[in-house]
Amino acid sequence: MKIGYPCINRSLACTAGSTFRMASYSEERLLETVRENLNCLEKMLAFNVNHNLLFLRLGSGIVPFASHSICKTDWAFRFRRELRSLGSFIKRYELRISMHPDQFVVLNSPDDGVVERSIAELDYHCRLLDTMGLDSTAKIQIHAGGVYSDRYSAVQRFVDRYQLLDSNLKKRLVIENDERLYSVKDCIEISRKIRIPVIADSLHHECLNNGESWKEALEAAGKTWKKKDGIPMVDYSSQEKNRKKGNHATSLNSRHFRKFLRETKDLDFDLMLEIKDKEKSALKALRILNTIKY
DNA sequence: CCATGTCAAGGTCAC
DNA sequence: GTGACCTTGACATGG
Repeated sequence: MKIGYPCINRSLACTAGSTFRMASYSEERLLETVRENLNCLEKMLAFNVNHNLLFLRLGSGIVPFASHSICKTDWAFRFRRELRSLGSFIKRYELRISMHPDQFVVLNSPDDGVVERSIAELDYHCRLLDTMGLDSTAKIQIHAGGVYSDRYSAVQRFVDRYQLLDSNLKKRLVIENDERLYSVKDCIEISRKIRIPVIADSLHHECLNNGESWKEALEAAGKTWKKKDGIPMVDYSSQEKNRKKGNHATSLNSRHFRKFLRETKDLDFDLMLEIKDKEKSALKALRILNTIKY
């Protein structure tokens, strides 16, 4: 099991997702920002290797406005050497990589404009990973989308749109259960139609499920991953107390995490810790993992 | 210099 | 139909 944290490392003085307002867009500003972001990413990768955190989610903000029409720069070409070099580092140390474009990516929207922008955003994510030279085990995770008061049609739209995507993108795309609309079971049903791997998210499963246990859900999701996809990925979090359902914990709850490990000890997966204090909790999780007695 | 309003992008729910 | 919420950081402006 590789353990990781998403996008931001609070122990470092830099961020790999610094951006700027669209009103102040210029090519110079873009190039300067991307250069800084990639420098920071290099530091994050080194930190991770040094601390044995071998799973990392890359933030979507590495190339600001990459999928927007305002961006006319061929960023992948301009930064091909830097990206290739980061990719080599990732492969040398066998780091696992994921990305998670945010809520604006909705493949099954009834609005064609939304779909078009979503695909452009996915293409950006895919191109970043491609340019790094990473194989199909580096994944891009999205949610199934909206329901629009007609679930059957909404799922059908997802399936139809998926099949039209570029094969390069399809080999990286995976779907994750969300906390309100599409459960693990719903995602697996979609997966049956189009063979897309399913990422199980523990907190979302607590919020929305079909009566199956977490282990059952995890096992079923794991079976949707083929050899070319790599070891299944799993998102873990726990509920922050006194906050609305689905709110991510501020820091790792040791007891909850030990229980999670006990319940899933027979399964192999890479674990993304969606905890607000990021690498701090990831390190804590690693210590627990290394000392646990079943 | 600091406080705070605002930022590319969507969907759902309550009212 | 409109606004709050989701969730979050940090840019950027105005005082």
